Amino acid sequence: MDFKKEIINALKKEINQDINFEEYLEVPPDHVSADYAFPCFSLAGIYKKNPVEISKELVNKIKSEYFSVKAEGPYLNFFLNKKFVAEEILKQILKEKENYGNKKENKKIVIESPGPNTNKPLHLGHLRNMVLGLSLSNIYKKTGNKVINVDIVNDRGVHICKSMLAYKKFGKNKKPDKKPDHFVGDFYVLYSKKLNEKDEEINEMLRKWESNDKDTINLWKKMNSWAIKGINETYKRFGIKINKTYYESNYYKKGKELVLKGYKKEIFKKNKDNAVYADLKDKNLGNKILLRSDGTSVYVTQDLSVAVQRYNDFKMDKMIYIVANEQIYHFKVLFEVLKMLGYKFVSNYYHLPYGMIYLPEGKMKSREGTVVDADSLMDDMTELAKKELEKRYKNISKKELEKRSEIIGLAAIKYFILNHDPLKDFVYNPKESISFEGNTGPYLLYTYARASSILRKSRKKPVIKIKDISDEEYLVIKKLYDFKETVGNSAEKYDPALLANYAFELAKLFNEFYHESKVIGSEREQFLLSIVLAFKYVLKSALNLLSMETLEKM
RNA sequence: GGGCCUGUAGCGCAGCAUGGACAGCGCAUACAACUAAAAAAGUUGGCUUAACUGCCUUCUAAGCAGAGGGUCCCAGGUUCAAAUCCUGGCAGGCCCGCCA
Repeated sequence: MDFKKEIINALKKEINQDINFEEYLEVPPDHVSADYAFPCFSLAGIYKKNPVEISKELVNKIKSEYFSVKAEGPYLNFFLNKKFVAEEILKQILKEKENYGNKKENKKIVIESPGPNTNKPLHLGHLRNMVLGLSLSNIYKKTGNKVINVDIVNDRGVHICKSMLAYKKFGKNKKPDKKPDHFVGDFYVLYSKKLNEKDEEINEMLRKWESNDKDTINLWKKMNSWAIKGINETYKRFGIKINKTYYESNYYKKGKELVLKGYKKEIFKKNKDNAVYADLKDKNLGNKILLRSDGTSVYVTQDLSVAVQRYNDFKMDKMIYIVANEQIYHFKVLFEVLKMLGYKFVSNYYHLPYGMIYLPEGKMKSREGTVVDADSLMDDMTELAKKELEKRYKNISKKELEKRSEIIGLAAIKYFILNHDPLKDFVYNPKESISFEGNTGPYLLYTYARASSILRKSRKKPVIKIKDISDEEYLVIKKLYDFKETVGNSAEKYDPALLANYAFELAKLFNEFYHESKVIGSEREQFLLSIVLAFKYVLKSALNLLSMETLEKM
């Protein structure tokens, strides 16, 4: 049932003017209790009358069984029939359950995330990347699309050689005695501490790697396998599943052929040193080198071939790269060059940039070891959740304690990150993120558990029969109705923060309701149970879209 | 020098796409002594895991209600109406590599 449409039809009947009612009909601010409002300013010009007068005249003409109308200043305020609306919404949710809010867009969407380096463990920035990737994947599945998760592993280059060189010098052929990606990462830190950046040895090593020197390749394979093993453990814990992984080492040479082909067709040019470049000056992107004067490929070159390969692999309708905002320029160049080469699919390629996460002391630098790595952050948060749980519940099994603290800890991190607009930088304040009060993941889980508890303890069945309905009850139900729209908006804007916000507002309304009316033992118990149940379905859907798990008991 | 992004209460954020009625939310918020003309701010102290005020015999108080706190960065412009759109500034971040 589309309530807005009912109102618009009624308006159209009375106002015989060419006006876009969909555009003007609005949801009034909180202090106005109406469900919808129509400002009469736009009519003032047409009728040459004061909008207050117009509203007064119209109010008596518009009638419907679904709503009542009031003229308040220059506004026509519409009050939906609460019982009717509540019944319609609850009916639909209890029927569709966790499918409420689903859509059928039927597109194929490929998402690239998080793109690790094989010289160090995942850090806070990757966490942001991962949680955005997870959440968007869930959102696009909810809107009825086929989602394919791909990953790009940065497994070659100078930075990889650094950890290799440090291992060669100081590693004594040791095997990992800790989580293997951390083991590798320690050598990366060791390199910048003990070895000179200008060290000729590092270039020598890269040359050896490129010329397939047996020892170098073996060391590379060994250390990469350690790093990847450790990174996969983190993925598993965080809930990341990858459908196809691309390794840069497999593509950095293939890009070269693409560029040379483009050069032959005179799409690209050569400078005096024989380096091939794309002239992007008219796009305000300057001249971009695609092949070095010695003929080797650069970063963007390998991405060109990966981009083409992806399209050949999946023929997707949309490709989303989740990569930090410092690479905005890189992706502009990448897409322009692909366009120059005549690949039409680039029009469906999209770079979702996300902002930096800072520590209170400043930017994270893995070279200096001043990072919050993903694993220790997860450990810290779950440990904290555990302490909170132990404070509250004395007789809880160890297994249950572990399970709950893991879910709560991860929810705290995920929500903390997702609640920020992806584009904005923010400071990760460990002290604040551990707080379990206010606008946090644990607050949402707690609210969910409260709802579950009511349903568990009640002996009655939810039935939608409405005698009376209070404001608190009505507001919860109306908010449930907004879920569909919010899912659509966050999909359209690539922004899970909208859903995070929605979930919090919904939970807040529910807690107000919870406080106001006691469900169990109420005369209206069955009706109130139907609100609780519908709330539970929707909040669970919302939290799952944010990649958070829920708990029946907190 | 050029490009992109950000600027909303003490702190952290939402709203900006699609301009509308009083700009929402979370965190924070005690007292005494001292420094101080005052304000702001700071220092010290005790209690102790606790700090604005109220609410646990009631479905989990990880909660709810209430209070104070705002030049929506600045200046112009468009409009009946601007936090929202446009122009120009100011401040901060990122990028503009034959690194990845």
